[in-house]
Amino acid sequence: MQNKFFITTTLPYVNDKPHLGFALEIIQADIIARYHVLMGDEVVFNFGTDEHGVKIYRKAQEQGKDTQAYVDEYAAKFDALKKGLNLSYTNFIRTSDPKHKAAAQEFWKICEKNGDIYKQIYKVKYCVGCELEKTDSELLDGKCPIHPNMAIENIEEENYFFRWSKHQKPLLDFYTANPDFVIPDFRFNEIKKFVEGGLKDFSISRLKTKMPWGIPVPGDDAQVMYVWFDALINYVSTLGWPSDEKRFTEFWGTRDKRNAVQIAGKDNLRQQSAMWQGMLLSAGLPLSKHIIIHGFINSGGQKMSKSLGNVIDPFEVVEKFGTDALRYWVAKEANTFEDSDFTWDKFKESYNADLANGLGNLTSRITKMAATNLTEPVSILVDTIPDSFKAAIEVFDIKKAAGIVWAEISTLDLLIQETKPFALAKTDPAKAKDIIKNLVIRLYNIGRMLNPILPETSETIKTLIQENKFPEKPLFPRID
RNA sequence: GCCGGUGUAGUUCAACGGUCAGAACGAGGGACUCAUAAGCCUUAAACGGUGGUUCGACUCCACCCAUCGGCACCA
Repeated sequence: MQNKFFITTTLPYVNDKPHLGFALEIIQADIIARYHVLMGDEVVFNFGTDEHGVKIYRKAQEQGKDTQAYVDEYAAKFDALKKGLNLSYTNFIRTSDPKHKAAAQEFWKICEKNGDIYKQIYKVKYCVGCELEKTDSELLDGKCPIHPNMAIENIEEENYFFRWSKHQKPLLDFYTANPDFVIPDFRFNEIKKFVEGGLKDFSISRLKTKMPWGIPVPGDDAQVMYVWFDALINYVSTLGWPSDEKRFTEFWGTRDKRNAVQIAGKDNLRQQSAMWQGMLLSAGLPLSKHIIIHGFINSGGQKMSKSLGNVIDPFEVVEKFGTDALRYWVAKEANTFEDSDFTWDKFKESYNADLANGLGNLTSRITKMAATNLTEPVSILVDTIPDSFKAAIEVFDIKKAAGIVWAEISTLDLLIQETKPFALAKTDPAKAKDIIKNLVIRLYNIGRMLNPILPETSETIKTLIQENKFPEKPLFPRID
C-alpha cells in the first residue's frame, strides 16, 4: 500500500508580504515533501494563510479596506509563492474558509464537552496612549515605554479559557515516550523545561465588540475565538476533519501511528509543540509525529529590520539569480536548525563556487563530452540515490543531504581530472566512451538527488542526458 | 535576575581524553584544457582567558570574559 505523508508549514499571518524567513520554512517543507513524492509516497503538503485577529482588522481599517477584501489580497500574494519559489504544496488553506470555520467550531465544542473550556475574568493591561492592550513583557517598570507618563489601565473582561494546565502531565509523558518528537533536540529541551515549569490556562476568546474579525464562539454571540485557537486547527481542517474521517486518519494518523510532520520557526516552538498538542489531547485526536524547528535568518550579523535597511526580499533573489539559486541557498548554505546569515556578498560567493563552478560547470563538461563522443544517449537503467542522502532527509537534515550532493559533484570533477576521458578520446576512444558513460550515469543520479532541492535544474540535467545534448547557455552563469 | 547553549583558520562549520586539530569558501603559487578563465595540484592560515583533574585536554571540572536563546497569552 502506498505510504501517506503529511507535512505542513505554519500559516503566515497576513499583515506583511512574505519575507525571507518564511521562504526558508516553506522551501524546507517543499524539499521534504518532494523527496517523499520521489520515494513514491502519497503526499499532502499544507500551507495557507492565518487571516483572523485584531491586527489584521486594524490594518484593513487603516487602509480603508473591507477586511475580507484585504485578506483576499494578501492570500493571493502568499499563494504567488507557489510559482515564485516553485513549490509543490497540495493544500492552500485560509482560516477565513467556511470549512475551516466549521472545523474550528466543532473542535471548540469537543474541548468544551470534555471540560477544557471555561469562562473567566481576564485582566488586561491597556495603554490609553497606544490604544492597545499590553503584556507585562512589553511594559517597562509597569509603564508603556512609548507613553511613560500615562497610566496603564487595568481592564477586566470575561473570556473563555482553555484548560492547558490539565494536560501538563500527559504532555510530559508524551515527550518522554517520544524522544524525537521535537527536532532538533535543543529545542525539545527548551519546551520540556517550559512545560515542566507549569502550564497556565490561556485565554482563547475575545469580545466581539472589540474584535469583530474572528470565528464566532459556538453558543455565545458575544465572543469570537482568539486567533491562536482558531489558526492551529487548520492543520486538521485542511484534511477535511471532522467530516472526512478517512482522509484525516490516513494523513494525520492515529494514536498508534502518528503521521503529521509540522515545520515551524523557533518563535513558534511553544504554540506548535505544547499548546496545539494540548488542544489535540483535549479533543481526543492523535498528536503530531514531529515538530521541526528552524532558526531565523539574519543579515550581516543583525536581525533584518526596515530601519537598518538590511531586509532581504526573497523575490529579489529569485529575480536576479533564479528560483533554484534561492532554493540552493536554503538547502546548502542556510543552517537547517540554527540561525543563518544572509548577505549578498556571501550569497554570490557560494553561488559562484557551488552553482557556477560546481554543478553548472560539471554539467557542461560531462554533457559536452557525451555529445561529442557518444553517438546516442546513455540509457539509464537504475536510479540510485545513496542511502546516506535518504537517511539525512529522513531526519530532516536538509543541509547534510545537500552536502552529500555537492560532495559527489567534487568527486566527479576529480574523476574527470584523473581519468582524462577528453585526452583518451584521441588515443583510446573505446575506453573514453566507457568513462564518459559512467560519468553521465553519475551525473544523472546527481540530478535525481537534486529533484527535491532544485526541481527545475534537476529536470534540465535529466533532459540533457536523455537527449545527449549539452547546454546552449550556462546553467548558472558566474556572477561578477 | 534565573535557566540553557555557544566561543576552533579571514569566513562558515567538523572532530577527538593521546599519531602533524579536519573540510569548504576566500587568499598566494603551479601544471593542464573536456568545461562557465571553470576543474586539478599545491602553500599559508585556528583550539576566548585563567586555574584545576590527568602520565597527557581543544575535548572533563571551576571561575572569568564574550555572545546567543528561553523565562507565557507576542500570529
